[in-house]
Amino acid sequence: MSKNGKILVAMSGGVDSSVAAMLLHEQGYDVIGITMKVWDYASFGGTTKETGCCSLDSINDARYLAVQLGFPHYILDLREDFEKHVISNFISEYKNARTPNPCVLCNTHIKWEALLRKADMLDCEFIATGHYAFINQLQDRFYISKGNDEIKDQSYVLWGLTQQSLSRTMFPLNIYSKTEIKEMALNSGYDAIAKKSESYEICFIPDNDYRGFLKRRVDDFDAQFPEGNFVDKNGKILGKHKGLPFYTIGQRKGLDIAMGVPYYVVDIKKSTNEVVLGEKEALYSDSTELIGVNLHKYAEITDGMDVLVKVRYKDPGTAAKLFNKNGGIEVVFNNPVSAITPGQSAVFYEGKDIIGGGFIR
RNA sequence: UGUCCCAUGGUGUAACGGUAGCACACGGGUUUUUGGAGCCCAUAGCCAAGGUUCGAAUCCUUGUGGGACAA
Repeated sequence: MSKNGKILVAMSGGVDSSVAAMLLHEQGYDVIGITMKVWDYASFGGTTKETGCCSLDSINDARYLAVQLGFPHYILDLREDFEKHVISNFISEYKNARTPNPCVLCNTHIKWEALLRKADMLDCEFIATGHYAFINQLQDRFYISKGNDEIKDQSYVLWGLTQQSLSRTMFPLNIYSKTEIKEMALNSGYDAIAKKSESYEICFIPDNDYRGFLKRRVDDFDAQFPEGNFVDKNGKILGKHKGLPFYTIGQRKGLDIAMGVPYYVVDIKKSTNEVVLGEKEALYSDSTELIGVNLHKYAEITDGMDVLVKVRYKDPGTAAKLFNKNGGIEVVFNNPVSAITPGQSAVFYEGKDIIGGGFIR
């Protein structure tokens, strides 16, 4: 493919992806804008407020930019894929008393795999997104590195991308900071887009009430997730909980239990329908196991490898060693880490480079 | 039934007779491409009725509600 070939740009309607498309267009690429429709708010009347990436407003904003700059824009209906890969996992994880990490799956399967299928159809070799990160290549391996804007680093949610996906990806915002991108949007006259607030909450649950969402999606919710006991580590009953999906490891708020010192969710026991509570100290552990591992920079992990591991999105990371174990990876931290949560992702780095990641067992 | 002890926000507790404070919980905000954490702010109380005193959560009396001894 020539340098200035066709490229598919995923446009959410937000500043980041808008400027990404703009930059590529300026650089002479043959840009095709795509806005993915992964969810239908109207069919799940939790709220009329549409704040997520699939709202009409967002689609319109993306289209407006495409029209202004003069490149084609399509809407891609990925609701089925989204249901299959993201929603179903979201529900089953809660059923298993785990805490799902939908953004990671959405990136891997929707924003990349499904989008690349569309790219094939449109004869595009590359796709681009508005992430603040670098794609690098080391011999035959492709890997993501953190962007220059560390506070805006999104690499944590990108660990699941396959080599195939990575080899066809471009991140036009890699060298920029969020502030610079906003300025570019303003300077180009896209004030409305530049001033949009950051997205937050789970995109398919705009009212942020994910228990309400589960209630609507799970048959006989009350029977599946009955009330039960809060207990301490010795099994002493401390109070009543409202059903396992209301809790996640490390949670403090909403326990409605006054112990004189802060109490946190330390464990969630599906077998006995108990939520174990304890003090902050009880949250620390010094190792964890990962499943569904995907590797970026190296084709395999050598036992004892030194890395930095992030265990949640906003986590500065903890030095650790990796070991192959039972087809997954065991992470042994140099210092204890708080609230390691089953279902969340652990991503390991070497400097700014992603070595790989996996789901916490 | 006799003696003794206790009673303070939603919970657990402080306050020589001199402005009722703390922790936790709850609520709000901040933050964030997930959940959670963190940080900031706020609401809220002297069991009841009398009395002593310039002044009572504090001392006295009675009542009410708990608890411990006592047969």
